[in-house]
Order: sequence, then C-alpha cells, then structure tokens
Amino acid sequence: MTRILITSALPYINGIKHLGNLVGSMLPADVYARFERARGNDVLYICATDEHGTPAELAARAAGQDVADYCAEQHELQKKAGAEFGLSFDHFGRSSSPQNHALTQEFAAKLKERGYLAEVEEEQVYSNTDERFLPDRYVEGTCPNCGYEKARGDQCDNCGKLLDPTDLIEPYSAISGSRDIELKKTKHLHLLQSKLEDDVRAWVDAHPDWPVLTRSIAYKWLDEGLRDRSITRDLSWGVPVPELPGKVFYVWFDAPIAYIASTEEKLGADYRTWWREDEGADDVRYVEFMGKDNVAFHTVSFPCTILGSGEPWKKVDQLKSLNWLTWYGGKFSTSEGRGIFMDQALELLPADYWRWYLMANAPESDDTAFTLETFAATVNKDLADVLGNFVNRIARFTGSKFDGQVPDGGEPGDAEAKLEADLKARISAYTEHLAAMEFRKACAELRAAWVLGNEYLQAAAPWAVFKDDKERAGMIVRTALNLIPLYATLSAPVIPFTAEKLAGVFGTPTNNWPSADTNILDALARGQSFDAPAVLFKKIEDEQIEEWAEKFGAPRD
RNA sequence: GGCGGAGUAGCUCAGUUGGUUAGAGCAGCGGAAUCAUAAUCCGCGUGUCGGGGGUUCAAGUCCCUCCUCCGCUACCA
Repeated sequence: MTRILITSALPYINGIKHLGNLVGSMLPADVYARFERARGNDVLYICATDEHGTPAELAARAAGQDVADYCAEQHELQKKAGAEFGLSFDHFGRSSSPQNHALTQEFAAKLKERGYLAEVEEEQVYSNTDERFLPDRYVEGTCPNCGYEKARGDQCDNCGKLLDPTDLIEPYSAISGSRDIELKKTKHLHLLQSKLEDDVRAWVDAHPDWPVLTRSIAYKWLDEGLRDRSITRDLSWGVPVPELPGKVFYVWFDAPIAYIASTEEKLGADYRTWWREDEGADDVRYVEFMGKDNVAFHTVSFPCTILGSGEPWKKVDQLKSLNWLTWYGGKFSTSEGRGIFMDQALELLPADYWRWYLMANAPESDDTAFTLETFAATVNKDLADVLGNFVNRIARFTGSKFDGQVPDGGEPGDAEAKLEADLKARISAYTEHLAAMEFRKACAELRAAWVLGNEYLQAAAPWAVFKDDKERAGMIVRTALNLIPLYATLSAPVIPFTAEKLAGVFGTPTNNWPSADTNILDALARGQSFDAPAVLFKKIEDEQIEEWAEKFGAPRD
C-alpha cells in the first residue's frame, strides 16, 4: 500500500468555477484519487479555496460585504458545488485559515533566518480616491504604443505591448475611474529567488519523467534566470507580515502553503506525517494537478519557498498539467455570460454526465473546445446507448426469462473465455492509463470495456439460445450479469454516482479493483434475486441543446 | 517582441526512439439481429499529416523558414 498525497490547484474564491476550471485540476485529481483508493492505496486528496488578493477584496466591496464574510460565504458555495459534483476531497480547506496564517509566517521567518528575504523600498501607484495601492493591471490609461484608451498597466490588450503603469498616458484607477493617483513609496519583502536558482534547477533536473509541458515551462523560467520578487502587498485581507504592519503576504506566496495548512486543518499535528520527510512523509508519493497557467508557480516559485526553508518538506513527485477547455473555441466568461458554471451544470443534468464528457475529452495535449453538440453526442452514445442500454437489456431479459435471478447451471465455453481475455486486456490498459494520469486514453479503454458487453451479448444471443437450450442461455445471462458489478468498479473513478447505482443492483463493492487473477465472470452468487435498475441515463434531445445554447451564449451557425 | 505548447479524416483526437498500404471514436452509408432507452453488433476511410524548403534508402516523426491558435512573460490569480 502506497501513501499518495494529491492536491488540486486551489480554485480562487471569487465565484463558482466553470467547467474549464473543473476539468483543469479538481476533476482529474478526483478521478485519480478515486482510482488510487479503489486499488487499495492510502490517499489524501487536499484542496482549498484561494481567498486572498485584490480581486477578492474588490468583489466583496462590489457585493457590499465585509471581505471575511464574503469569502466565508463563497467558500461554502464552492464546497457545496464540489460535493455535488462528487469531488471526493479528504479536506476542502481555506487559505485564510488560522493554520495557513501560522504556517505562512513560519515559512517567511525561516526564509528570513536563512538570508533569503530582503526589505526593499519601491514606488507603487496609489489611488487617493480608493485609498489603496493599485496592482499594475488595475491602473488603466492610454497606450503609448498604439493609443488604445483602455490599456492596462501591465499590458495593452489592443496591441499586446508589455507596459509599466508609469508608461500609460493619463492613467486612472480601474476600480473607481479616478485620476487622483500618484506614485508612493512603500516597503516590501523580496524573496531572493536568484540565490535559489541552482537548487531549483537541480530539483527540476531530478524529474525527467515530468510531462513536456511541465518541464518546458520550468526551464523557460530557469533559463531566463530567476529574479527576486516581492512576496508582500499593501492590502488588509491576507496573512499579516509581522515586520511590516499593515501589509500582507502576496496571495501566491500563501496559496501553495495552504496545501499543507489545509492538511493541518483536517489532521491536526498529524499533517506532518504527510508533509515532513523527517516525520514519516519520506514514503509519500505527491501528485499535483493544475492548469498550464499554474505550472511556473509550482515548478519555480513554490519550490523556492520550500527549498529556501532548508527544511525537509515533501516536494511534488508528479505534476499533471492540463490545457484549457474552451467554450466553442473562445473563453469562458462570467461577465459576458459565456459558458456553463458548476452550479448551472448540475441544474441541467447529474454530475456523471459532465464528469464523463469532461474526462473523456480532457484537454491533455492541447486546448479542447467544449460544445453542447459534442457533449450531447458523447453522453447519448457512450453513456445512454453503450453502458446504460447494456445494463438495461440484460437486466430486463433476466427479469422476463429467469425470474429476476442470477441463473445457475451451464458451462462457459470459448466465447466466455474470449470475453474474459478481452476484458482483462482492456482492464490492464485502463489501469495503466489511470496510473499514468492519461485520462482520455483511460476513458477510451473503459468505453471499450463497456462495448465488449454488448458485443458478447450480440454474438451469444441468449434470446435465440433460450428457445432450445435454457441452461446454456442461463450461463450466457449469468456471464453478462457479472459485468454489472465489474462495470461498477471500473467506472467508479469517473462516474461515481452511476457506479453506486450499478453496485447497488447486487450489493457489491466498488473498491475492489480487479487484478489479473480476479474472477470477473462468475463472481455473483447464483440464484441471487435482484431488481432491474431504473434507466441509468436519459438522452439529451436536440431541443434541449438549442435551449441551453441560447441560455449559455453558445455561438449558433 | 521573447520563450513554450499546439496545428493529422466533416468533428474530437491517437500516432513510442524516422521504417510495410497514417489509426480510433463520433457523424455518414450499407448489412445483421429483435433481449434492450429506435438501443445493439458487423462492414465501409482518396486525409496536399498548417504552407514552403532541406537531410535521408526512407519524414506525420529530424533540420530551416513562414502562417495560425493557446499559455507565460514575474504586481490578475
């Protein structure tokens, strides 16, 4: 039994996440966690809301709420949405927790003690009207390069030129629109990443098995040379900086530490057995899931914190990075009402419909377009026609011809031997792909395993055999019925709610991952009575697609 | 602009270190079957592998160049 620590990139507190966020980190992490639990490993799957930073403060203000109340409320909403989607977090914590405050300050103290922090005075844009310092992108003005009037202080959206806020002509606050802004001196703590570059590079070098996307992003930063960077901000909501009253740590400094702190929220002092290599975590395998935009922070910035502390914290072993799911090739957008968000999705259909589509089409090698048309086609074909119909046809046939009992008698022959061999080949490939976190390939194998059931029934044709060899027909039916608990187990990581229904037919478990010598075709007790389950998946109709397309801003041809 | 990823069938994608006639699912066409949610199963692939040039006995794969999309570019997270 291996101990496996899994973290998913922390969803930002600011609102329920859309399907792209879901498939980018939390959902694949969940599928992997469920798989590893089912094969008997000791899994700890940790996630949390990432609650600090300017957008949270502004969103709270826009909602007329105190930021702490706003975050508490949003946290509950995200926690609920995650639970309803079947995300099996062992703990869903908060980066604003007391544990994270303490741990973040401890890391900073350690870094300071080892000479990796420096106080630097710098000039930042300050808005007198808003009574706050403005991050670069919250300063807007006219682009000196192209004349675009709504250029941001970090980059002009029109011509793409990278800018400093001081480059802007007639700058103003993007928050209030006020032009009463000025440069003001302010002190910040810098993390001296330049001193840690060699350590980080050596650590990245030690992981040649990381995916291309992960490694190339890490080396890109390293090759350009790590720069010292400010890890504090002039904000009030966040982890206070002891030596700089009135300031907090930068959200990207405290957020990854929340992986650890969230574990402490759950386990108390025992969190160290998962996170400290000198206190039992040396045998832990640690896997992180994230979208590609997060990779630099997890391969460079956070490792600087960990390595710089000089302490034996557990570091990531495998880092699964995903590309984007797009909404018909464009961006999901809250403000413009494009795309489907987690809570909305569940109002339309149960979680498994979405989970299956998203994992079978996970954006693993490139950005992938979500369209309602392919979603409906995938759900209808894979779930309703292939899996759902298989279960329905064999269960109902048993009900009408064998009194709703698992038939006894009859001896399996060549067809059953072939079925077993084919299934075991699929199971083996499926298991390998899940272990490698190759989700598209895994789903293709799972689907192929479902198809084998239909193929077998079609060829064995128990409805025809029944007419003159009832015992042999019974053997065929028994063989096919045994696929129901098998499919329950195999499908559970991806479509856990359906898997529970399948397992419920015969009262079988779902955490019994099959191995090469598992008896898969004659495991059910003969003579056991059962009720045919209700139809597992209903099909998506064309009219529904049109209705949803209208509602969620899908482009129409 | 720089760095990185990606571009393969109508659609979504596989193609391991260069090696027979480039594959899968969906869609489409034809057939079989009638247990089942009009579901299932079988058969059917002539694709300038983004464009151009090059290396090689051999290139989707390696090199150069150009085009398009995406991410990052360090104060959005």
